[in-house]
Amino acid sequence: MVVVAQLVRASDCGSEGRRFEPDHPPQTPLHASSQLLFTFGSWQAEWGGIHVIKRQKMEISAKFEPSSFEDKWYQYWLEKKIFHSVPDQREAYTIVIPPPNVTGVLHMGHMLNNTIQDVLIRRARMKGKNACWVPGTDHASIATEARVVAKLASEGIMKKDLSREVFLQHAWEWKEKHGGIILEQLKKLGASCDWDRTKFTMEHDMSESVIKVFVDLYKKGKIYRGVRMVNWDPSAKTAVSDEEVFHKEVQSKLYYIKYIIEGTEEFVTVATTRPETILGDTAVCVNPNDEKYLHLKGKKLIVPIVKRIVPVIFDEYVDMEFGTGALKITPAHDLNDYELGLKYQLEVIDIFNDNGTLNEKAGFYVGIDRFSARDKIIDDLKQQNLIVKIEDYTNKIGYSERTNAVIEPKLSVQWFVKMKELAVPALENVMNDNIQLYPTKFKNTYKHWMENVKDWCISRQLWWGQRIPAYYLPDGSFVVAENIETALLLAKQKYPQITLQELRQDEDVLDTWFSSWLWPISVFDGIRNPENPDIKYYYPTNDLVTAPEILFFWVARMIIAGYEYCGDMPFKNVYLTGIVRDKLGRKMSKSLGNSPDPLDLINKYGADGVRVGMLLCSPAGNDLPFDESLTEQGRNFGNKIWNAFRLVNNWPVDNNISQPVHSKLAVEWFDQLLNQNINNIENCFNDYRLSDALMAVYKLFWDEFSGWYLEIIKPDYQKPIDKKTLEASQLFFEKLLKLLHPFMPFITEELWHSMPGKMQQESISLSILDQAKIANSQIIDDFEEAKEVISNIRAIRKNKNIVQKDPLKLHVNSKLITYKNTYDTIICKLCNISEVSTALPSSQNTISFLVKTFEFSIVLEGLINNEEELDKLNKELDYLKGFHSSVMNKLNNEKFMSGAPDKVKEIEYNKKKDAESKIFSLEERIKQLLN
RNA sequence: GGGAGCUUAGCUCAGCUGGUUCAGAGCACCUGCCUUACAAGCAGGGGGUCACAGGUUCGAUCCCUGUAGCUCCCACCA
Repeated sequence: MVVVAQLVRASDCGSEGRRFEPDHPPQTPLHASSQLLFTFGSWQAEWGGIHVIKRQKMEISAKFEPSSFEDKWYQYWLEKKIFHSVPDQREAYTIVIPPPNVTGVLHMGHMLNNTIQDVLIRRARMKGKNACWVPGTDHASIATEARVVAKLASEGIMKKDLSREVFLQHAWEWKEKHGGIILEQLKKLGASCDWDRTKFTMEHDMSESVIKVFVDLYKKGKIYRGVRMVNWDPSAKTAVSDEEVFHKEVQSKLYYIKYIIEGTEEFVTVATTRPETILGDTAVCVNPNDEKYLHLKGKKLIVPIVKRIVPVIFDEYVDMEFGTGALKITPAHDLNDYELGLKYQLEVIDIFNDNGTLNEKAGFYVGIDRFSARDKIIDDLKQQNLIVKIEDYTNKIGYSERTNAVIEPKLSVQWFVKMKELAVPALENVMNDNIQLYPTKFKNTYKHWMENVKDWCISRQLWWGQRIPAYYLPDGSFVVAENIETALLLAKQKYPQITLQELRQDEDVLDTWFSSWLWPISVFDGIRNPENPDIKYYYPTNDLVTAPEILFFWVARMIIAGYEYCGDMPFKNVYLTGIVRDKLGRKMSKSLGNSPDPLDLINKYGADGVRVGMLLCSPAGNDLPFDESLTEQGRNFGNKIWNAFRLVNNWPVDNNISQPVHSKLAVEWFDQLLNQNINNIENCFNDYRLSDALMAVYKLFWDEFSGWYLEIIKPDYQKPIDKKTLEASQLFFEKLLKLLHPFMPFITEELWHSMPGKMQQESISLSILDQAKIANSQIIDDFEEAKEVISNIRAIRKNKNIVQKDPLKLHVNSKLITYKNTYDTIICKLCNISEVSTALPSSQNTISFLVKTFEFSIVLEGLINNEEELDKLNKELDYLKGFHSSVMNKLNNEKFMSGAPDKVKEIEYNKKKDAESKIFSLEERIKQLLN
């Protein structure tokens, strides 16, 4: 029914007064009439020329200050061993942490990652599962070694002057001192890891597992040693994997250089960006279809500077359009050249030392750095008049992720894992969803990579890491064994007289990923001891939460290792988070200085606030545009919960008063709503939509519970509440706290302990989440009555608002459904009005009633004769008629009738019926108005 | 160069297998407000040609094609 408000009379009495505090002066000017209001209280003040008097405030607990209780509860959890897990009869729920670098400090990416893991693990714990979250750190060989080298250098100690043993001592010292900071920081966030299980990838048992796997793979023929083109980091003097190289676009030059044709004065011009590699040239290649070079068939060219005579080879690999169409071939220093070299059996001349300077094989510029050598060779070529031209050119150059040095493609002897066969089950089980990726879009990327997987270079020319268990014999051959004693036995098969001293272990260590790919297994000691109870109980783990950027070099490899060593997946679900970015969309990084310090944020907004802030904007796989205002929102939510708690637990109870009818209604209504939401939240978790789950709890608590439920049941000031309503409210609160706990562990624990009566569990972490009373499918919307009351309150508020703003405005547009005076009292309270009266005379077919506010009264009537009303009705009628005809179009359309499913047709029939009855009643009302 | 994905309100994003209860949420914004839990708050409100152009269909935010812009992954042409 349409309601029109009419200003009846103004009144300036009735208000009980406005409350002021010294630190909260009113932010808006007072109405003139307000002067009358401040007549009692305990203090007085002048504000805005108006005499203001404060009244006594109800005694309440302290302000919401997260810092006052967070540490306390974390300690409590640790003391009670709440996070500790041992195998038992319950279903296991396991997460292994993506081990952060031991050198690392907490950044926003970790915050996001670990918040998600903690939410999942805490929820599982509260669902009665035996939840185990295994923490730990990764030895990060390149990064850590670089740190230690730098630290020693600052003390004037050079790595090259140290023995391996002494260097490792320094490294361990460094690790003991600086490692593990990040784990301490995670505690501030509330991470509920089982700290008793903390692992480090270089611990004794972990290393043993790594070595065992290496030996095993070697025996299976999956590991081989070979000369390969690798990404060489001349600064760290080690090979790095493809994944550790990043490409950057740089301004460089393209040099056009003359190669004289042997025995003639003629020359071929070759374009190159790397003239220093000329010294390693062993051929020049042109496209066989390139007519301008047909005359080169059978000819030889003279490489400038070194004057080496090299053949011209013809291969379609060469792009005729690029440069001059002639390509110099340096098999030792370019991957493609290397492959051409293999194809045409060219000589391979490696002209670089490990540190990027030129070696004797270059013949010239020996000992000079590659970039200086480039300048020198250009000078020399100019002098010899061998440069045709030099062009500006933009190309991409690979840099080492760790040291930022320009990567040198270099031939070297390295250890490799054959990946092709190992990858088969890992691909299959992701494609058939045995292992689920969230979001699923990463399946494509995963598939593409696994189908084109290349052999994995696992050796690193470093000291910090697991040393490759290959032992060389004096004749250059080697044996692979788990320790030197076994190696000796193997060696004796070939040379019975050989001694331990004659064996020399490989100097290299293994790629860090070669230990982390075993992480979900080795943390439970499943490699060394596949039968131990932990691995049997906790493996496969449930969820892995990590960043998409390490999908290949970590996630995929863990899956491979899982099938190879446990015959089963390492985890069932992989939740891939986004990258945390700043407001401008830039990746958060230390160098940009755009990353807030997570600990500062925690201090400012509380861990719960930060957690909520991170989760509010982090749908799976999407980047997370982080802004501090989000944590503020999280903090505000905590404040809301805090205050709602104060309200619910500060009422005096009176066992003798009966439950008001509106409270009864509210309790029934909220109970259903809570159940609906429990179901909804469960669904969100099942789909890994954590943001949605949080948002559902957020709205449930803030809007429905605080905004409606509490306002309805709230007794008048200093009046007692009835027992029934109070108990229902406290139970609701308890259930809400449990729903909130995985997201906001600290505040919920704090309030849990302040709940009246005895909680069944000493910590909310150990309480069991409530199941919804009704299944999803059975939810019926049967709180019509409550909805009506709410809708009526809204309508009155709206009218009041409009009339307050503009007392002359008589027509407002809102609807009252039906009106029952059963709920008068609550309507008055929530609308802040003094009286609702239906005693006014009403015209036919209308409901009229008087709403008295403090300052004036308005009449809400069902219908008022006036043009505007008529106009509105006509508009509504037009819409309905249009709607009706569109429905009729469908129903009269043969194709629709034959093609559309019955369900849809039924909907359309109902729409038709509904629209027709609405049209009928509208037309009736318009008729009445016109009469 | 190859592949994947995205484009919906000022911002961040939901919209399941096409069907007016589908054009939504949170934040931000605007207006009014110290109202006895909470101004870290309350009440009310205004915002969108669902990137653009075609097509399929009875019907398109949803399916197809093309265009533009953005993001990511892979390869790396000297």
